[in-house]
Amino acid sequence: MASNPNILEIAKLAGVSKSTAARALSGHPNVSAKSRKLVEAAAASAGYQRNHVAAALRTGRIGVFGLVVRDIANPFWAELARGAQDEAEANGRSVIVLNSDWDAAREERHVASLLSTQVEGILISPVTRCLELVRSETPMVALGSAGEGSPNTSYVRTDVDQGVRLGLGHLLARGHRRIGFIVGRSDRRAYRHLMSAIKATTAAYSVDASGFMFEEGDYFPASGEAAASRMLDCAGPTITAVFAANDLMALGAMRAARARQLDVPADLSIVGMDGIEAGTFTHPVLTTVVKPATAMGREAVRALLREIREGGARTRSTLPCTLRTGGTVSTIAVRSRDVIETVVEGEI
Amino acid sequence: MASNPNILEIAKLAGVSKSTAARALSGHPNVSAKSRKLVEAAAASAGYQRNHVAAALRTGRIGVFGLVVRDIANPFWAELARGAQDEAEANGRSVIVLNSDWDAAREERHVASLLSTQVEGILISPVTRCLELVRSETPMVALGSAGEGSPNTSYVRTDVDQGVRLGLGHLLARGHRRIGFIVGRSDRRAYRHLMSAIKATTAAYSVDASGFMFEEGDYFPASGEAAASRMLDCAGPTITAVFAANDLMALGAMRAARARQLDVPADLSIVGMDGIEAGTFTHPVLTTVVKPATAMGREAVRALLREIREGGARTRSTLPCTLRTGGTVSTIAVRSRDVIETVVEGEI
DNA sequence: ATGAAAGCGCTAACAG
DNA sequence: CTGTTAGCGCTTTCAT
Repeated sequence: MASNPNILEIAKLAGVSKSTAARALSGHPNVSAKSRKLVEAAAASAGYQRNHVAAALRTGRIGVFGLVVRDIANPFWAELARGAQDEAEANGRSVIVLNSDWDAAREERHVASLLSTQVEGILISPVTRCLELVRSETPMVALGSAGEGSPNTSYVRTDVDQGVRLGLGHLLARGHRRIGFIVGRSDRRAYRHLMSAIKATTAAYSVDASGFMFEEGDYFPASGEAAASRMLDCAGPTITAVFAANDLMALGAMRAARARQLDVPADLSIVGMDGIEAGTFTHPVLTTVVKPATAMGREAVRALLREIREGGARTRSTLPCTLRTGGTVSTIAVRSRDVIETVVEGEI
Repeated sequence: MASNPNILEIAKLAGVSKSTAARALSGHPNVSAKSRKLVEAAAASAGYQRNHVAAALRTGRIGVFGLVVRDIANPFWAELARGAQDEAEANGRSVIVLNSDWDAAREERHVASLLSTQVEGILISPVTRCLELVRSETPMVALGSAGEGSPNTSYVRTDVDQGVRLGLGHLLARGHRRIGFIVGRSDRRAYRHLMSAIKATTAAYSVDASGFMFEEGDYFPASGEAAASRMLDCAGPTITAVFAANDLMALGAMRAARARQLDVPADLSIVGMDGIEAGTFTHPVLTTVVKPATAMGREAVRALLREIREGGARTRSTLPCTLRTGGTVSTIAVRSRDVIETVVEGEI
């Protein structure tokens, strides 16, 4: 077998012109059944493979999306990437994944590189407000709350308010009042979202927030362990529960508890967010607010396709979370009458 | 800002010819300092972005590798992908990840699609012996033992013999003789490798293998749980330890033990393989044979680059495993004198 | 329905 | 060191 035959050779083999061959191969209607048969046979026998690069140069459509995430090794993002890839594949596209590692410069380089690779669209979970940077015509969908700033950007995010209502509500309904929150870096939009959601849920439960503690983490397990340790070791009445902004930090917090011989959930309750599989292997299983990672990835690609198809149509989806009830939350004795027992858990 | 300017416009803007502009932009030596300045200024002011697709069509080098794995959501492969991406990025390449989901047809489609996308090289953890399929000139590196069949294929694998010596040796050295093995599907090469490694270690320890049980799994947690359940529930003297071919199945086995109120490790010891992070969140921490996932990804990309650079140089690397000692293995009473205590654990 | 011909934007000979 | 020129393989008018 010779090196890759091109469309001209196929055309010759089939005894038609290059254009007819091209039309036949790309399923164009204006081709006689006979020519089509001929071309298909020739292509098959010669092992023809269309050169997508050449086609892309001509059409400007390369069939590749770029996905820029903080870290593909984080199971949540791996899962999301999975969803994006599946949806892309179903639409004849593929996905290039790039890690920014929380580094704004790296992220910018990635975006630039994707743009010059002529990707058809970009999915990005931005570290910075680099969204302005992407004022090229390339369609873009932000993952998470970062897209909200620029009014002209599509995004797919989860409903943080609703998620916190599920997770924090679960704790409040079980009588927890001294709660340690492990949140993200305070300079990020996600942080503000979380804080306002916490405030909202607290208000909905008419609960006094004076027993709340807050610690920052970086979404990695070690930071969750450190944050939980700081709260458990500090003077004064200790916390009865931890609510972490993601599962990896929640799992870190479980480690901190164990290191102090604290029983989970008897001595310390823990609730995470994300719903990664790792949380199902612990004992007890981590109670967590599950974000629909796969669906987010799929939906983001769909938004991209829509934007490509309909020339600039913006999509803004907010997906609901669910609560996975594991065994890391205990009900503690109700000490005062201000606990509202009527607030239903598991609400949407 | 107008739509993407091309190199000709930059050349005009800089007052030089297209080729001089191209040379300046690609860092070619034969350009006067003055022209280079001019071109760079023009490019910057016009916001020029090189069209990689056009360049790729001309040079045949697209700067993209394809990585075909079973499931990117499996932490081991996500980690490996991470390593591959990092190394690719360091060499000005990016990588497209495709999931085969253990489906040979899907895998073949992916490979075909990658080839027609003109990727520079393919990393693949093959489901089938589809390696023959890739008899194109496209450089290819197999991940794992699958590459061994075709003598003309590069591969990067872990040293299974050494890994099993570490993991199984750890159990044998602690007196375990009734061991349940959870292995992969028996029609795959990895299975045969594992079995022969088990035989070798057993021989090295001069141990009687009559207490061994074998169950097949599919590398997902549920199958590990099911396999362990079958072994724990079967009549006769029960197993004291489980050795699983990957961590996800080992974690499934931990669940099976817990469901039966068995204490790990007092009632059942467990050893896994892979070294995924999820195993560090359990209590006790999973003892496991750590495969160097990130290094494998990096090394695979390096092999690809070498093959590209040196035109067909084949690379065959075998990377060593290490043992992560968690708390899932107990020492059981030595019942006979045939336990060789002198075999050192943690050997390389 | 088909063929001829014109590029997509870039690189790489080849001359100067 | 610089400019001219010829394509890479494909899609897509525009005639026929």
